[in-house]
Amino acid sequence: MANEGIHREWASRIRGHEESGNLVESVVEILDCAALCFTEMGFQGTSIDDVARRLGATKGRIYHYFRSKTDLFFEVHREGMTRLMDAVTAAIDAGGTGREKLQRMVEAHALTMMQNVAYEAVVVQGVHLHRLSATTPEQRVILNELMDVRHQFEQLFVQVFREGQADGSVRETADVSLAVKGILGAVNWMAIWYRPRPDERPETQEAMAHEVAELQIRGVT
Amino acid sequence: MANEGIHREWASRIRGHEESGNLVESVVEILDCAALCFTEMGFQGTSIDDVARRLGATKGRIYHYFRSKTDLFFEVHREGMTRLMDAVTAAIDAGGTGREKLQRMVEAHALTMMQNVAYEAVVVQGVHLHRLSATTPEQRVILNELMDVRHQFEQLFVQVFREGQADGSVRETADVSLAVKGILGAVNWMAIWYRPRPDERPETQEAMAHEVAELQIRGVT
DNA sequence: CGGATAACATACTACGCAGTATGTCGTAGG
DNA sequence: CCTACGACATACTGCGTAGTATGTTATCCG
Repeated sequence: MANEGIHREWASRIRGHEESGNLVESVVEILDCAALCFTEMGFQGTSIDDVARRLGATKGRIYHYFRSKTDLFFEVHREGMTRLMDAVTAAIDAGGTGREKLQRMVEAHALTMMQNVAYEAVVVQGVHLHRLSATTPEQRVILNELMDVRHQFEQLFVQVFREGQADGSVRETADVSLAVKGILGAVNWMAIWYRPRPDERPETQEAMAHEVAELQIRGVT
Repeated sequence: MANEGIHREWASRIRGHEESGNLVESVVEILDCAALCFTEMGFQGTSIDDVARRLGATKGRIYHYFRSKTDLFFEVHREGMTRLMDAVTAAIDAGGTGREKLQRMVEAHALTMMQNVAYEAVVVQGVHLHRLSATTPEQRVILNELMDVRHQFEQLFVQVFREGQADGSVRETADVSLAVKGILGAVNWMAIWYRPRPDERPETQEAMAHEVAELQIRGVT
């Protein structure tokens, strides 16, 4: 179960619940609803009561597990970022030329975006994390951690891009960072316009991810 | 002066001021500050007092010209959209093959984004306009109008894209709409990461815009 | 079988902020 | 010269909402 790893991660961070139980289900439910609310109405536009209402519960349940609205947002963001990271690193580990790896990375990125629109839309919002003015010193640590992961994520693409240039599979370009930002922009933008059709087939998503990746990669080869 | 046209536009919409004066300067100042605030802290994160403080004024001045915070946001959004539209349509009018036009459009789009980061960042935020729950019937009319312009903007790219496919200058692709969304995503994303260096030369911006456009166009040819 | 604790719900508070109502000052027009 | 109005500033209100404090119930452990 994918939840196992996630759970271990959480247990240490949430209200001092060090050991596991089936509290995980409850927390996951909260995170799912929060992700949906944040995606639909934005961070500031979402009230804790909104999330609670969607859960069919009250604030009490949420504040039982999360110190603040900001912490809740952080956790959703972290989860979304983790899923992205896992998908992309897996794509790297599959090996091949720089170009091949890069294309698989972009495709994995795109597919993950589509399969987790709610969480990833929150991640995209999170680019503006620094906007959060009401941050305790404690939160600021987490914030820096999150922004660091963001940066690492982008650097993964930069590294493989350079790798591809070194082995000749990727074209030389004026500014690698700019090229990568273009590619990531095209994919990240999906979180904004893409919403799954009620009856959407997995193959459709895969086809779209493949198409997006191919177009972007073609631009740099 | 570019302000002339803008002004005529406004006069009819703002607090019934039908005729001009130097009220325009004051309104432009407000819009500029509002754009900055919205860009930095988001719509919901920005208070009218924030904008006023940045102006070195008070709420009174803002509410003298704008009915509500939402209307203020709308006006900034409209201005940003207008600038984009103007730049892109000009690129179309320059003629050439579909591919040539498309590349100029993307380049113009990118350059406009960089030259008007504040306004365009608001436009990008505006993708989520539907989030605004507190909308009067009056505002909903404007909102539909804005979203309509958005759609038209995207359709411009789709049309020229097809034009390029017809004349053979653009490659056949599975889904034109998807391809366009990719390109627009790469450019729109600039509003999120790009911030002008204090001493940034215009040529630097032009070079970046050119680079981004070339990479994206190369993907579809 | 009692009491401790987890997992919530209910009730309440404090404050930020959008919007309004009213005041003030300068100026253009009669 | 006065008065009407535009261009703001000041002062105030009401509501939404984050966060807290305090129940309530079930369950597990000794």
